[in-house]
Amino acid sequence: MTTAPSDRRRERREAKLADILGEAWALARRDGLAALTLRDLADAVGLRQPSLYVYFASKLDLYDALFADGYRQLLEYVGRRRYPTEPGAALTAFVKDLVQFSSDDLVRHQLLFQRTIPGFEPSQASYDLALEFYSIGSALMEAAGVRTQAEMDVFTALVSGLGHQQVANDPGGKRWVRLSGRVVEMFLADVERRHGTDKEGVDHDD
Amino acid sequence: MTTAPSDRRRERREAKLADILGEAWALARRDGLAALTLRDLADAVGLRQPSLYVYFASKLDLYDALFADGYRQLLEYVGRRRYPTEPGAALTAFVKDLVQFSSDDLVRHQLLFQRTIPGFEPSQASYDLALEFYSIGSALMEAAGVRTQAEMDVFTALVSGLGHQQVANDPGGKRWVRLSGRVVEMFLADVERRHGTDKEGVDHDD
DNA sequence: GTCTATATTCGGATAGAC
DNA sequence: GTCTATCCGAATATAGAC
Repeated sequence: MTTAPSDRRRERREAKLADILGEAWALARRDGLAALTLRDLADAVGLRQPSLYVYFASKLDLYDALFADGYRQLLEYVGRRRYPTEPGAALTAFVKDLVQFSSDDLVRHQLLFQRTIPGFEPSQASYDLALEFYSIGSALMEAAGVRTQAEMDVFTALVSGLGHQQVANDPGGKRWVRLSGRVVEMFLADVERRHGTDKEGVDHDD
Repeated sequence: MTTAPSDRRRERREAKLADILGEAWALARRDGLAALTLRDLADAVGLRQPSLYVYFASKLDLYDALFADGYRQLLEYVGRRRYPTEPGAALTAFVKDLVQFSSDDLVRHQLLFQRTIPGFEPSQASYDLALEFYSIGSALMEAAGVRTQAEMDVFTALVSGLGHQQVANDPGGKRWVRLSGRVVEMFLADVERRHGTDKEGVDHDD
């Protein structure tokens, strides 16, 4: 197998693939994530519907590619950012970015953070991208003094809550984006207070 | 129109309707909310598929009935509870109930709190039930000293975040239910602190 | 109110030529 | 890699008898 023509082919193929994914996002935004159809998608990219099977083995496989694409966007989004060295400020900026990222695209938020498509489960390769992202968040949390699992659970709840409210009640806006700093402040003050009084993890059931 | 037989008919009809909704929830839990079909539903309640149109004008109408049913369940769930007179304790118990309610039924959580079904929009009558519920939450917040819109927005983010993480990462469990008290504590301490220093609502963009 | 029968449309997927 | 042709099944919805 020669490499030169194979490279060129691969290039074209990947360009086409990116095109398809871009149109798929656009259609999902227009009609809803679950209402996306391969026929509409083929029309949008100038192909016949069966030709899409050259790129995806099934419709769920397309969702998987979108899932991976979304996390790549997210990784690029935060990877490009230079966060402050002060850990608290870095965490605040990070949260603000995440909430903004959700606000920017409702269906992307749905696919990445909610379980909305029946039967869809990300592949291992796609899920690895999600894990890569969460490890960034963990590092920032640790740097800011977050130690226990309970603290991390509280933090993830805060972030997902801000993102959810933003997307659900002010899509495209900044109403909850703007509250991010305040919420992180509140969270870190609480962590600080609990470490100080050395009373942690004593949450009781009822 | 005589009333006696009409009442009996209505009784039977409403019993059947409740039966249908119950089976619809069960199927949604099994296959996913969006994967619910009228055929399966008819089978489950011992009817032929077209007969469902006696009870619902369309499939979206069925979703609307489920939406209303879900909020009625929620109203009954919190309405039966006697919350403590101490406002902070009441708010904590309320949040715990909400997160538990989400944990108890993933698809109900999806239908009530997420926009997952393409084309579905609750009717005014159904949405009124949602508003009725939110007014209960508002009253509890006010009693606990929550004053500004920003504070209310933070609170709703906290609650929805706890519910979302619970449903997404520990459905049926209590991992985030247990953190509810801690989070409400953290929130009220923050409100208190801000009222004390009289520095509120100065969140800045960037 | 429930049924049978059926219309209609749609959508994912496959076969096989070019 | 793209096409034509087609299959197959599924799903909502309607018509009209009982």
